[in-house]
Amino acid sequence: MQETAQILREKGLKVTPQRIAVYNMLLNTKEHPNAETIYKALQPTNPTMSLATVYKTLDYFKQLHLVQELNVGEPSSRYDAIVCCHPHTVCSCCGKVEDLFVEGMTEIHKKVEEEFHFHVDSEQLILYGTCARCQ
Amino acid sequence: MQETAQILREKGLKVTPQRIAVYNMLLNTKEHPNAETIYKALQPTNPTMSLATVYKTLDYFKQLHLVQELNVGEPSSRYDAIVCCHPHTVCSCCGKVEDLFVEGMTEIHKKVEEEFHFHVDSEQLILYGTCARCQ
DNA sequence: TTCAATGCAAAAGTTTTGCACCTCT
DNA sequence: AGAGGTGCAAAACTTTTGCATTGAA
Repeated sequence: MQETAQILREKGLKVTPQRIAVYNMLLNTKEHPNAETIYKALQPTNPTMSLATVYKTLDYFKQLHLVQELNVGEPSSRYDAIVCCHPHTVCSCCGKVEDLFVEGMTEIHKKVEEEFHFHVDSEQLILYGTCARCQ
Repeated sequence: MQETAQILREKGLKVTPQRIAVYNMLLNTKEHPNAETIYKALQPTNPTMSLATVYKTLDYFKQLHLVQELNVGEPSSRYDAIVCCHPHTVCSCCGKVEDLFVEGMTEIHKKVEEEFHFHVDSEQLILYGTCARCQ
């Protein structure tokens, strides 16, 4: 993708096929994959890519706020190309991790800043339960 | 502690010195320690205790809701003996993880249940930022 | 041409497992 | 006595690192 290369360049990153592949994969999925899953998904089209490169790439992306790391209690981290602050649901039945867009968090931030004098930079809200499909 | 033994027994667990030690340690700290930290803290008083036992014990406790596992993005999990749903703050300056008791989460749960038909069982909210002391 | 990125293999770190022995009940 | 817990060492997993080679600018 032309656009992806552009975005990487703007972030000051050298444009490589591996980085384009990882970023595009994350843009085109809602699965919140982990490093291993990304690696396996790209294997067919990028047979030379190594898992170490996936990790290094995700690390760069994370620092440049191109992706968000997600920790839902599994042994490995998941990654999300939607970087704005938003909650996630984790279905304990099917295991799916989904994005959620609800209001009301800024009020909690404000409360925490005022009552506890804790300055909030970012937030991670994970809701565990059962999704509509599994109920 | 007499009470601790009682609690373990009520949960159907065999009472052993190791289990009492781990549970008491967690009850008496606000540090949200990880397995390694618990192990080292108990070393002086329980020199024979192994790290594997700490892990196994925490696993039992977690399943019986005696403790809560906490994942703030570090390589290892932290543990909290306060098992009711409550948010945590993580200071990016001093690294401290602290408990937080704010209202307003139940409204968000309700919203999620009504709008997205996701049945919420539990929730984990982590606020990253700077604590009052570090500002 | 130059500097950074890649890929491989090895290492590091956390957590789990298998099994002989011990200890609670 | 018997079921279950402990401790040790080894294994399993995820993630990181070092380094020679490759590739983007």
